[in-house]
Amino acid sequence: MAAFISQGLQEEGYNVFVAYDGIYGLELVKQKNIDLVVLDIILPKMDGREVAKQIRTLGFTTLPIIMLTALGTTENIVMGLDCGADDYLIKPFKFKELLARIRARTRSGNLGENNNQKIVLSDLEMDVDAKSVTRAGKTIKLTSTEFRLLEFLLKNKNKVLNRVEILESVWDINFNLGTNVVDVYVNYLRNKIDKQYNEKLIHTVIGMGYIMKINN
Amino acid sequence: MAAFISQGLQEEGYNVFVAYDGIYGLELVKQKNIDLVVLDIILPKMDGREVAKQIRTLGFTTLPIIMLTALGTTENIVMGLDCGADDYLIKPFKFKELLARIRARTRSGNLGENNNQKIVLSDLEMDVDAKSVTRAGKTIKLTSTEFRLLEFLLKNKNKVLNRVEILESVWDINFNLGTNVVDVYVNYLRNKIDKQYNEKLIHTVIGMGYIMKINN
DNA sequence: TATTCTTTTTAATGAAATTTAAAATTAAAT
DNA sequence: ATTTAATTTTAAATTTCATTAAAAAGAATA
Repeated sequence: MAAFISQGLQEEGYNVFVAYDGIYGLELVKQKNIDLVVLDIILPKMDGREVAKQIRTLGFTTLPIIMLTALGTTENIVMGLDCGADDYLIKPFKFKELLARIRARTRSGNLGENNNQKIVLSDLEMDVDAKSVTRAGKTIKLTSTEFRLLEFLLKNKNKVLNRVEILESVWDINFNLGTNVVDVYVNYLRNKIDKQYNEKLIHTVIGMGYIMKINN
Repeated sequence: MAAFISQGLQEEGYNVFVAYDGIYGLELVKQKNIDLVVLDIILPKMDGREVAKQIRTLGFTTLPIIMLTALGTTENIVMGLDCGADDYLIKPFKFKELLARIRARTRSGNLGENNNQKIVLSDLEMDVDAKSVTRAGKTIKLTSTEFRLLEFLLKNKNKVLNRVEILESVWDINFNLGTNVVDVYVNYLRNKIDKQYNEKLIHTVIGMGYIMKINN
């Protein structure tokens, strides 16, 4: 069952962690940055209702919890909801319904704190809040200047930026054209971001500047 | 049906407004200060799904909507939820279940509920009300400045905070950059929180600031 | 009030990391 | 072939951090 749901959700683009018992599930909630919990009632080690209660007492008051169960009686539904679940789904259920309920729970507006801004270009991802960058899932360590440059390039992806624009935005220099820092730093970025991948994302437009885009 | 629900809810102590068609229901949402909507799909003048959509586009993004319907097929449930409903109840239903679902929807969003707020990051727990901090179950004694700093860092976990932001929030200083109190206090926190544990939670991002997160 | 203890701030140090300018190399355009 | 533009490499200069110690400020106690 868990494998089935996990695979289905991953195919929809969700990032899924699976716990096969209640204790470990609770641990995942603490460890990872979870947006929503799908919780079966009957679990080894710790009952799903107890897990829900614990999640709430830990302070995750707005984390959506959808309970899954075979027990479809009104008493069970009422008890499950009163343990802190936000929603209740009775087995057997259609996967499409689970998806719809997940969408309903994670709709913007419901989602509280965790709206961290991400910029994406192909398999390159930048988290502006965490100041972190990954390519193909692997984290890339950048210095602050490298990060600011990449941020500026990504925020203007599909647009050619000349050296003066870049100098003004990233270095706060409005005159001195006798420097080649931009070139040097584009080189640093290429080494870290493009070198080991076939698909290049940073492109030179000779006589004009640089552009980040997916090549055709 | 509406009369039955209305009476039942009133007996539970809820303040109820009843609308016998969609247009008037929408009007009530705009006029009154509604905490939750129980919405039948089949309605005169305006369909329940349309009402839900309108409520959302009017800007009531978090107002809970529970849909009632006789159409229990998956397609209908999915459509109802995607119209903006938070929950879906199939007729005939037990009144107790409706009550439980209403409680689930109005639980944490309810005003005034001042239960102790906890912030958790891995095995580090902060009780903001009790002003207490534990790591791996062991209590950690913090001075007030240390606590305020940790609180700010934890409330912004997974986000890099630069020294100016920290100074402004924790020390109420908006200019003086000639101080290194932040560094010194981060060092104090590290000694108390991270030093004796393998998993470090406070991280330096050189040239950018500090971040609290679980390292991957 | 004086004394002691705790907390907070400032300052100084050395180590580590980052940034920069300049030169050397390579590639592109005329 | 020559000029111009772009890239890479190097090493020195600079910045940023962590840590420590000591001074200053604040609380608690006698």
